[in-house]
Amino acid sequence: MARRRTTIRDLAEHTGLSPAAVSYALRGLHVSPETEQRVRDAADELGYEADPIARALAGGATGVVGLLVGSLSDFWNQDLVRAVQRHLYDGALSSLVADADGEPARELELAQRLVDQRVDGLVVVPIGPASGGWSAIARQISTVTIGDALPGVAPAGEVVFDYEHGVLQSLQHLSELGHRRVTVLSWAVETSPDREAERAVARSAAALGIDCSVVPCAYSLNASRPLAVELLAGPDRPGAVLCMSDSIAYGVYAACMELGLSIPGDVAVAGFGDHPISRLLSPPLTSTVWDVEQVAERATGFLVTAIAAEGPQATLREVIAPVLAARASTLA
Amino acid sequence: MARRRTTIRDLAEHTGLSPAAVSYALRGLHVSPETEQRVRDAADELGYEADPIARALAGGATGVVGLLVGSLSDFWNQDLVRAVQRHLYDGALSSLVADADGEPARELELAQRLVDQRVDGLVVVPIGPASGGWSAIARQISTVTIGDALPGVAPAGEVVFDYEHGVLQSLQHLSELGHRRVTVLSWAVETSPDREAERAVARSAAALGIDCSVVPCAYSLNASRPLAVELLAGPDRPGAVLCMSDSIAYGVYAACMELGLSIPGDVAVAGFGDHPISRLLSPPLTSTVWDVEQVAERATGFLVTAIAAEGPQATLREVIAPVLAARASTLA
DNA sequence: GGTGGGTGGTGAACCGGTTCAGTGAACCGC
DNA sequence: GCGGTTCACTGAACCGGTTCACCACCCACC
Repeated sequence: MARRRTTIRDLAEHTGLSPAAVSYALRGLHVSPETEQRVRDAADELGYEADPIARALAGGATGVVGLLVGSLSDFWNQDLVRAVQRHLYDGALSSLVADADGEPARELELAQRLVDQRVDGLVVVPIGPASGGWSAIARQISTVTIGDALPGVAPAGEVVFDYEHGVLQSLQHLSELGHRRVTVLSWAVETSPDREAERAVARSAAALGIDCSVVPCAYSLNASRPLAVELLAGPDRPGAVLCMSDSIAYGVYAACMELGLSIPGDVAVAGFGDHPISRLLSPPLTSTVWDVEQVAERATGFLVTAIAAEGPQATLREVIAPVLAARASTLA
Repeated sequence: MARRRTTIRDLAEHTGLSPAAVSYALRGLHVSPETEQRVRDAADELGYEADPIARALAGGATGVVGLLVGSLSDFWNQDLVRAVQRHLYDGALSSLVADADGEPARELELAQRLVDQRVDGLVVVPIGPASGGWSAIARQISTVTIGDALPGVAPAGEVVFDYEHGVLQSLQHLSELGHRRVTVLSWAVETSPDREAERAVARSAAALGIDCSVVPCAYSLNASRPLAVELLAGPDRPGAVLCMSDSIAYGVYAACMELGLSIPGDVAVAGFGDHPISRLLSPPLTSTVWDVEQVAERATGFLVTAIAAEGPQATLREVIAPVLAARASTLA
């Protein structure tokens, strides 16, 4: 089984150079072209592969970034993981994935654990700006947030969803269709009363003069389904449900199937994120497009430049504009 | 920014012990209870956290396992990643995720890269048994495969899908409904002619006396959709399409929407995996249940025991029995 | 012919843990 | 009172790289 790795000292012996020279040669530093070639040849011959662990211990960087997702049960997030993954691969980085599984408390714990594992950077898709610990994390390590901006934290980069306009657009759409009572399903509001999305809901509802109540819900089909059953089977069913993620909307679809309600006849449904599945449902789901590829590309771009930069820099920022895709789940 | 970590030598100085004693104490080895307590107190006081990098370099184990997925665009695989993730977390392991993105060549390259990164073990959801390099990998490191068994490879564990019965069941179901011409969408057959699933198709078709052709297709909605359009718009449309993954079936749904074909009226569709989305579509998709949680639990269980075991052991093996969930996408 | 400035390379320390051989003291039985 | 264990702990080497201080050498220049 796996005999001892060939080390840099083996190469040194083989080439008659010092370990230091070999180390430099392998990275093309400070050495003559002939020496470099000699070392490379020896490396091929002996099947040498640098040990990233040792390199990390000595040098500092691990080449690994942490990818922390608030809820990996959410389809949009799953897709994002795939996309970020691919971009990191192109940047020769690996990713340590962690799933907070909808629990804000676990989120910070996992972040700390990733930091302890010496990742070079962190991509966070937070549940919400609940906990204060983030600023400490962001100070220790290059961090890029996606979705919600974490107030009071100055991360290396943020890819922010423009909830202000996104929610307004959706509610306006529903309002124009005659809906006066809308229920919004969003993260557990009690843990993050300041969440941008929910403030946006309140403002938009006021502006449009509609009656909007926010019900907390985890971002997954399994979580939203029973909640939606309860909500829609109750005495005063809302005319429309706006879900802060498509995954939540899927649970609402399941609930409607179970209750025998028709969409949009009995209840109109809209989501956020526009997952590929959404246009496949019947009726196709009205949603707001947050393009996964674009988000992933920006986020990894920010992270890579932040890691390359020496000291702390100004926060790199991109606001993702909302584009409403109106489909039959709201249209009559 | 991040001042120097407190090291084991800081603790040694603080407690008046040797670094070695501190190292033992932190792991509860060879030391008196009082000493152990003294060290723990000092660790709390100074905020000591062991550096996993250094520990890995010296000791061997990294506490990280590689999770290599043939196609992270596949919904079932995405869900599996989430589930495996969670079980690994419970086992205090972290996971480095890698996505071969449907390319068999990349798969082995990524596996090797994970091995080079010194993961303690590997969970592989392979594209197919195409390449021969796997036995070398499995010899180097504890490996658990999911789905397809890799012929000629003796991994530490395998969680195998019983394609023989699964495919037979599905085809029998279609046959009983009167279908005589079935197209099967499966992995690129040319790269893996020996794949168990495809051999099963041939045998089952022969046994049932139906006409079955296998068309290669990557496991994703985006890949299957154009393929299905081509297939279904052609002159001799098959009466039924059996997809080796639900993701593929979703692409077929999209194609049917595009072409204005009705399911199952114009074409019957069945999938594999039974992703939660499948019962939400209309018509709900007939599929064969491979329970993600069960698979994840077994696979991680196998891996953990394999890592804990000293030498190579006999292959741990679990066969996942197929359960057909017949729904309206095939039923009239 | 001495001074000066690059090159190309070396030796040793270092990163932060683990581990192994060894040491001194306490304890045991006889 | 003495050989033999056991126990708690130490010192030093080690894992496999990187990096820093230093040196030898060659060439140029005045």
